[in-house]
Formats: sequence, C-alpha cells, structure tokens
Amino acid sequence: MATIKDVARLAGVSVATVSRVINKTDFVNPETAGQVLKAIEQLQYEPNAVARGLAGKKMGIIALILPDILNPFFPALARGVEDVAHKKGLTVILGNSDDLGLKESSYIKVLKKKYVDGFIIASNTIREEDVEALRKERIPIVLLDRGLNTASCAVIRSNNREGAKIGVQHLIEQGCQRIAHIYGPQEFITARERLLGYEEIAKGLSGYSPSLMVSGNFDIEGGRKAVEQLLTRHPDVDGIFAGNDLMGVGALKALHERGIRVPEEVKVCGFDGIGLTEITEPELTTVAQPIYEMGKLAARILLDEIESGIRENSIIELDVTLIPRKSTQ
Amino acid sequence: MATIKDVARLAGVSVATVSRVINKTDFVNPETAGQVLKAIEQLQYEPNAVARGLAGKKMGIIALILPDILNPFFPALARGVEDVAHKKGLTVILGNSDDLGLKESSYIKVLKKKYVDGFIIASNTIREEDVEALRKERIPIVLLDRGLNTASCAVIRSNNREGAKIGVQHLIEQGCQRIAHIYGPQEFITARERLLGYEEIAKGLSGYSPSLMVSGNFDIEGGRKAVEQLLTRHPDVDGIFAGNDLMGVGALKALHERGIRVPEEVKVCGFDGIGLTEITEPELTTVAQPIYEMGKLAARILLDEIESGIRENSIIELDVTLIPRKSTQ
DNA sequence: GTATTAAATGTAACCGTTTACATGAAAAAC
DNA sequence: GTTTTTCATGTAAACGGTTACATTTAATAC
Repeated sequence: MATIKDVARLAGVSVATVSRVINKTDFVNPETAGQVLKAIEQLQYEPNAVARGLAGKKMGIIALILPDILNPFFPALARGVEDVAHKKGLTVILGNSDDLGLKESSYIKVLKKKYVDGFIIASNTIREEDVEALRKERIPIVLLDRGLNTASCAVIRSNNREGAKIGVQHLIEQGCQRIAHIYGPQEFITARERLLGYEEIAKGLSGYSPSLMVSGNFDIEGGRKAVEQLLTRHPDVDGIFAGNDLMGVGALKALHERGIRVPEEVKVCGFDGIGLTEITEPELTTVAQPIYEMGKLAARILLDEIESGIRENSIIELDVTLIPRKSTQ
Repeated sequence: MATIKDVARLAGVSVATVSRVINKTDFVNPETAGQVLKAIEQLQYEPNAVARGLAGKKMGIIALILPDILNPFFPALARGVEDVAHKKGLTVILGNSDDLGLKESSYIKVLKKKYVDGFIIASNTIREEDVEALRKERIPIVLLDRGLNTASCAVIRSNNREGAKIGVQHLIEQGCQRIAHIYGPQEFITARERLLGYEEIAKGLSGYSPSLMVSGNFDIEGGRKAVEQLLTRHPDVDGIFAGNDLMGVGALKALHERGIRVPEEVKVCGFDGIGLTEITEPELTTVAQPIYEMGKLAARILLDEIESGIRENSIIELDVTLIPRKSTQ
C-alpha cells in the first residue's frame, strides 16, 4: 500500500503538503493540490487510520458496551448506534458486560488504550468512578438508562415512570380491577421507575394490595414464576402489568399453562416493545420504547461531542408509546 | 499516561529493554527485569495499543461483518465470537452489511486501514474478489455459511441438507403425508441446500408434488404469505417444513389466523433454533444449528490463524439437532 | 526602495511502540 | 594471552501519519 511519502515524492511536494490537501487543514495552491490529487489517484493512496490514530489520539471507533447482545432489547440499540456511526465513517466496537462492573471496567481500560473516540454504555451497574475517569481524560461518553443522580455526562433513557402509568391506565380502561405488577431487579433504575409508576396509578384502585407486586428478574422464566406465585396469592387478578416484555411473555406462558385465557380472564401488558411481542399468541400489548431511535440518538450525541469537544450533560428522556394488541382487548 | 520512555527513564534502562521485558521477546537479566517491572508498577504503565498496532500492523481487533444484528439469528453468533475474542484480550468490531456487497466491501476497506487482525464474515453475497484480496495481503478471514466452491479460506457452516432431511423425516414420522416446504431466497446457499434436502426425502412420498414448494423470503411475513398461497393450492397439506424459524413463525401465524390447528391438523417444523421458537404457541419444533458454538468456533479458528500465521482452508460443517416441540407432536 | 505582511510550502519533531543492528563486557576456546 | 562466543543492553530506524515552526517568495505599505 502506498504511503503519504510515496504520494509526496510522486507529486514533488513534501508530506506536509499532502497532508494539507487530504485534510483541507490549510490553504494549498490549487495547482499544487491538483498534482497531489493526481498522485493520490494514481497510487490509489488511502491514509492509514492507525498512523492517524496515533498522531491524533482518535481511531475513528466508538465503543458500545451493553449487558448482553443476546437480550432481545439490545440488537435494535446496537443497530441504531452502528447505523449512525457508519454513516459518519466510524466503526463500532461491541462489548458484552453481562452487567458485571468488572467486565465493564476491563473493557474501558482496554479500549482507552486503543484510542476509541468515545463510549456508549448501556449499563445498570456502571460505577461513578469509571464515568469520572473518562470525563477527566476528556473522553466523550453517553450513558443509556442510568440514574439522574449522575448528570456528569449525557444520559438517554425513556420515560419509564410515565410509561408504566400509561400501561396500567390502559389496563384499567380495558376493565381491569385487580392489576398486578411483575417488577424487575430493583438495582436497575428502569425497574424502580416502572414500579413507582405502577404504584402511583394502581394505589387508587379499590382492589389494590401491595402483595400484587411480585419480583420477576426481567426474564421469561422470572415472569412465569412470578405469575405462578401471584396466582396462589391472588387467584382473582384480572390484569398484569409486566416490567418488561420478556416477563410479559413468561406471564402469557404461565397463564396458558394454567388454562387461563388471555385477554378474556386476565389481560397482560408488557414494556419495551421488542419484536417478540408480535409473535406471542395472543400478541402482547406493550409500552414501547423507541429502542432503535435511542441508539441513533446516543450515537448522534456522542459524535457531536467528539466533533465539537464540548461536553454534553443533558438527560434526555424519550417518550414511550402504548401499542395495544390482543393481550388486552 | 505514562509511556515506555518514562518507564525506561525511571528504571534506568533503554526503551528496548523495557519492550523486551513486556513482550518477553528476548532474554533480559532478571535483576534488570525486576527494575523494569517495578517502574511499570510504579507508573501504572500500560502499553499503548495504537502505537503497538502501528509498529506491528495488528490492532488486536477482529472484524465481524454480518447481514443484520436485528435478525435474531445473529446475536448468538456475535456473542460467541465476542466471548472467545474477549477471553484472548481482543475486541470485536461489528458491521451490518444488509447483505449488500457494496457495504461489505466498504467495511473491509475501512477496517483494513485500521489494521484489524482478521475478519469473520457471515454473508451470502460476499464476492470472491474480496476474499482473494484479503488472502493476498495475508489477512486472516473466516467465512460463515458460504459455498464450498471457494475453499480459499476457512468456512464454517452447518449441515443444512442433512438438517432438512432430518426435519422432513421427523414430520413423516409424526404421520404427515403431504409435506410442503417454504424455501428462502435461492441466492443463499443455505436456502438451496435445505430445499435439496427437503426434495430428497419428500420426493419419495406418495403425496409429493413440486407445487408443495413455495418461496418465503426468510422472514415472518414471507412465511405467512407462503402459507396462504400454499393453502389455496393444497388445502390438504398436513406438514410444513419451513426453511428457517422466522418463516416457521409466519406459518404458525397464518395457520392460526385461518383457524387451522397446529399440530392437530398441520404440523410445522422450522430451522435454525433461535430463541423465538420457544415462545410461539404452540412452541415450534426446529432443526437447531449450534449458533453460539459456530461463533465461538469461527473466532477460535481465526485467532489460531492470526497467531500461527498459517492459513486455514478447511470447510467445517457442524451437526444440527432436531428439537421436537409441540408444533409437531 | 526598504520594511512589513501574507501566501505557499518545507523541515523536523512528535505520537508510542517494535526490532534489526551495534556495542561492550564477560566467558569459553585455543 | 589472544581470539571467538555468548550474554545483556543500547541505538536508532522503522511504522505512517499530523502539525508547530521555519523559510522562501511575492505582494503591500510607507
């Protein structure tokens, strides 16, 4: 592969001039520039990204660290990030943290050494110190789904509490009186917020009882078990608001196993809006986050910060939308 | 951040010696090495990966290019690749090609400039020339699901034809007589092989007819439409072998809409073994590929080639396994 | 007509490693 | 007691760019 020196030689100029032409970083006599461009064309020259990276401390790579790409929530996010990055000529490094602080830190450490331009981290467990360390080194970072106590960097999330209220409200409108909630791990702010949203509305119902809230671990199996537990406590539930779609699916499964008809006897609403909700039987009503858009937005904000160098601290809360389907009609 | 020069200074040796200690690339007096190690520790020194990359033409990054991470087949693959890479201290760059040759080439071009150590490409459309170009520059590459005509690099895939035979055989064993096949785009070798496998077995059935084969585009909607078409042609089908799980899901949906009971009236079998198959109602019998394992294997082979420098040309065909579920019992 | 400024380009240091080659000291060979 | 090896380390040239600063020439000011 040709190097900048080859181009300089062929064009009869110095490497500095070639660099100037390539990067449009300084004025170059149009005639000279023409020579350089011709040489570049002739040699099929392409600047080496690593050399550039070494000189400029930026490799044109953004790091996307998320809990687990196998969790159906994250592919859409990743795709959103990648689409924006790709359009701007950047590439994306993907890391699965399994929500393990240690793994996260290790990714950050390794990737800093690779001069990634910035980080997008979807994490419920990231430590404050990690964010601070990045901030100190002026490495841009955008967080997804992280608590607002930390406004030391841009945070993108959806309006979880409002979403929960919308979901519960919908169940009420569909005629439910005894509405249960399956909540996710309370370390996760998203799970906490949704629980609060549920409580806020459900508390006002005549059939309300705190024991209508059961824990479900954010996965299918958790949702199933939660419903089994719930049914022994409250055989008379007529609505279930699941803290995410996976638990919603689990709920549907458990109900189906027990021969309880959805939506006739019990209505179920999920949260997230992942693709799965369209293939259950019945299809699952859900409070949908704009997942793909969140990924795109995160990438855009990060790229802005990378380009401008000015730190973005805002917390952006995106609206969710109810998608009514068979499971509640 | 401390550099190798700082370490050299503090330890009172040359940078070459430090480099030797770090990389164990040459003998160093244990006492000197001790000094160096102490200095490294004291300065919290970590070698800069980009400088290393520039010097060694390897960034410790592997590129994973796949059609679309949103397609539920691929997250498991990506996770397999990433897990192996991470264990060896490498990172993974993810690219979505949308099965567009142009996008693929563009990724390859960009990533070569970033000195990625190697490529894993899951593609049905990759061009021979792209592979050759990489081979020529001695950049390791592993292909997933690509035709055997090209044995100029390692290829990993599962035994699609055999899998199809197993699936159809299973339907027969469950008592089906008129078994239809929904096939994927015939540009894809996987789709062709599965079709061939189906034909091989189905041809022998008394109720066989070529019009039992309908095209379905490898997605849910395609599967649904295919079944609608199929039912007008052959209202008496009693078994459907879908070329992949997504079309299998579509088939279930179409049948459900028409009030045709699965498995009582029609049995359905999919192919791939993605997670979706466990949440349909009824759960979908499928011929499962070891997706996660394929990802791991691809990464392992690639890493071997990267380390050893010796070119791997084998075609590895992995076994598939039938997972019998409600949709065929 | 000299001083000042602007325009265009070159020189060389720097980014942080690796590594071929050179060097010097000590050990082995004769 | 030289000569040859071996061992341990240093020197400096890559790797392939960017960029601060210097330099040269032409244009403008006075």
